[in-house]
Amino acid sequence: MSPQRRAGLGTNQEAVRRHNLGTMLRHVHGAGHTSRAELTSLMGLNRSTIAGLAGELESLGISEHTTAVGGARQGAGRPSAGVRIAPDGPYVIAVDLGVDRAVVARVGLGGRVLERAQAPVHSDGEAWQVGAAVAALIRRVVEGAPATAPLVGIGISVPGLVRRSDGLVRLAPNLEWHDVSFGGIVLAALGLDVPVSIANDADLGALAEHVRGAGVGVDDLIYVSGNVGVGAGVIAGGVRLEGAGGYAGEVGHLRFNPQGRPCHCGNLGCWETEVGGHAIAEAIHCPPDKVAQLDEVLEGFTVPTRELRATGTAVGHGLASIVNTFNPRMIVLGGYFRVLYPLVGAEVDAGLADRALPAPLESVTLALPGLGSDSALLGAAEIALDPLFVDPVAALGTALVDVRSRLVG
Amino acid sequence: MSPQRRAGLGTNQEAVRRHNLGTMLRHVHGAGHTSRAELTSLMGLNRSTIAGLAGELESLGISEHTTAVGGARQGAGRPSAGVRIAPDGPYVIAVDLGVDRAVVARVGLGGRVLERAQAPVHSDGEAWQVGAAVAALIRRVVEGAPATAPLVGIGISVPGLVRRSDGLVRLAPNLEWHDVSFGGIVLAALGLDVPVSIANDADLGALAEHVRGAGVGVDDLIYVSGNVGVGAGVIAGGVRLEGAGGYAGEVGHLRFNPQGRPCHCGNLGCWETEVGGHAIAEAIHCPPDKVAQLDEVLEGFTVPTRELRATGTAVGHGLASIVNTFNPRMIVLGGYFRVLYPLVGAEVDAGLADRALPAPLESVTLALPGLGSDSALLGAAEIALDPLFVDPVAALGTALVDVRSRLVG
DNA sequence: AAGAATTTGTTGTCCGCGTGAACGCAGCGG
DNA sequence: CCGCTGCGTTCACGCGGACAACAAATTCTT
Repeated sequence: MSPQRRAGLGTNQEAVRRHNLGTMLRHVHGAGHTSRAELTSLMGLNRSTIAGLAGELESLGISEHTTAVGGARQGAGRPSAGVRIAPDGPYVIAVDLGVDRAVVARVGLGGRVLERAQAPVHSDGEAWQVGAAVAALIRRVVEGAPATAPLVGIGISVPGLVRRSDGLVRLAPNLEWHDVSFGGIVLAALGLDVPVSIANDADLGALAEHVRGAGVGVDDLIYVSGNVGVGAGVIAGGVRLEGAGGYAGEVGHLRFNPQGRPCHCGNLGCWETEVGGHAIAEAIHCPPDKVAQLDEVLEGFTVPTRELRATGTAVGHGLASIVNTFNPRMIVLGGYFRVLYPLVGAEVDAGLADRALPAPLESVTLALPGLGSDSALLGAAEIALDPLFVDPVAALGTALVDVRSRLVG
Repeated sequence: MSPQRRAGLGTNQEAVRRHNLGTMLRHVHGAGHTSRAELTSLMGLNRSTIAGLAGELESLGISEHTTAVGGARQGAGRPSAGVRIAPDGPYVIAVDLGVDRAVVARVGLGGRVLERAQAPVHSDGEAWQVGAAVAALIRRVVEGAPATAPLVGIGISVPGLVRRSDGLVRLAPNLEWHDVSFGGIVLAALGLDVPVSIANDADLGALAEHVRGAGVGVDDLIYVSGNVGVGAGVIAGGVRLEGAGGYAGEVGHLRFNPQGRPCHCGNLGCWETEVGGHAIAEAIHCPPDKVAQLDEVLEGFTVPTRELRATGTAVGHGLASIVNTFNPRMIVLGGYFRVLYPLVGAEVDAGLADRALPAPLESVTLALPGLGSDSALLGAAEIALDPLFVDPVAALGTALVDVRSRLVG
């Protein structure tokens, strides 16, 4: 957004070029395929400036121009040159680490998943074992990458608290991790040195849904991930809300029912004890060992149980606190909530409407993830791609070419 | 922060100049008195560029240079020229509307309160009556302004929900206002046409404490205003968190005790029913008609009652939810909490430590307002000054000179 | 006390980058 | 077929920040 990272600095003309180049790339990335005319109107710059920027992106190997257009033209005049992501351009590795499985994908600009692999992981495994499994998946996924395509970085989604200053996983309760430097572990297992970004899964879900999911164009959005634990990712004013340490959005531990059940955090009746995976499982009489497959079990229902409807109301009541606190325009219901909401949507809506303040309530919309269960994965790709939008030239400078041979060697 | 308002736009060189001039002014405003050398290092620009910018600010009548310095020098070399806010430079009118009184001040750049006036207002009065009273205070405060000094705008702090798109006061429960266009009312009573900015008092408290109070340099800060109603203003990543409609931060209606007392919002046991002004009054057996003077009553205590200690614990428990949700580095306790915290700080701290997650807890600090009870007032000044930092030249273009004679005529 | 060292203000030049006008080009419509 | 419209291309221009050289104002050193 801003031409420099730290606020309070001045802008010099190098920064202008960086910013404009990055902004153009962000637009091309968002749309996948655009025209120079559209970029001109979007960015408010002169035709000739846009031409220069587009040419630079092209000479960097990021984009390419298209002339032949099959689509229906609109209006008279010379058709504008198309701008498209280059097929052998820069790419990233995205990792979505779940409680029971890891998904790894090679993702190009435009958010295209070029390759994908996944494997189960044991939740009682040591972090280095998980790291080795992820590294193996990465090797497999990189296999088919063009030799000339640069690897910009690796983005990792983790279900836990991640310190933003250095990416340390402070706590991942369901993996039983404390202070794990998972980025370093993966890099060591790969024998590579590329930029690694790690963040919380809900934060990344929010980011992905904001960029290319249900919340495109929505600048105040919250992604609530209802899994065994409940967390939220917040986009406020178009920017990720991170908090001082990077732990913002832990709405699962909002006080909900002081007379309720004990939570692993030590308190009584946190919201996630009433609406988390275990609570949902109980509401549908699902055996505890099948909680990991709760999605599929829930999909078997057509009519909700009475207990499930009560859970829906509790979800709505909790969302009301979120609405009052953040005043979002949209709440995306991810995780198990994605299959829960079609069943008990009426109860969730009623619970929310009952408890939220009228003013923030009137502008909020509940939505399902536009990216299905890939939100966190694509969010991981987004944070890995982010340096490209801040400074394309510098990001390509630190990128790695011919990764395949480096991995073999 | 950013050279243009809307994201996604390109930057041209006019924008660079605007941004650099605004950023320099922001620094001068923040420090009150600086040197060109310091600005050079802060903004990362060349000496000659800084000289040009400083000269432009001076020719706009905003700042002036100082050569004679009485302070202790440090290090060798030619002493740097000072940059100081001009005494007859641009100013704003700040209005802090409370439940029982209105404070109006004339505030110059640097946050200096140049003049101040206040008057009681009747909480059962109509909005236009309050507007007339405020207008009278504004006339009094403008009296002493230099004829050449331009009035940049009016900033108003309101204890209620303010829609950010147009500044409409959607709801101010303790003033019994619904959908009041208070900015328009004040302007009509004055017969002037200047930019008016209105916002919630807690939001403005947060802003002021961030810029020149207890939270200078703290980019993730929450100001909790504990009055009859409880609200919060949030600074996240150095930027105000507003939410889609501008209503973010209504933490007073977080679910706290589902078996509790009814709240005016229609729910049971909202946080503010347990820690708001009426709850505090009850805890110290203060008669309900003296709630407005609760500050002074509380200051009479040296040893807290048992009920007050319980209230302190409840404050801590509620703050824990805030800490888990926002992960701030600092929480500033405003309103009645400002006098409550010195009495029951131990209980508040313990309640917070007991309920917050370890990771976000370890980096948070509780603090009292560095600006005393003027936080909201100075925050109102800040939002009125803000256009100056975005584009000084344009803001001075819309500013009003010789306000005094215009008001008389 | 006088010169060296250091830091800053000032001046003139240079260069990068966006702008704008003029021209050529490609598709549409009559 | 030709005119219209909108876009790409080219070039001169201007603005703004960087840079180097010099002057000025202190402090430090001898």
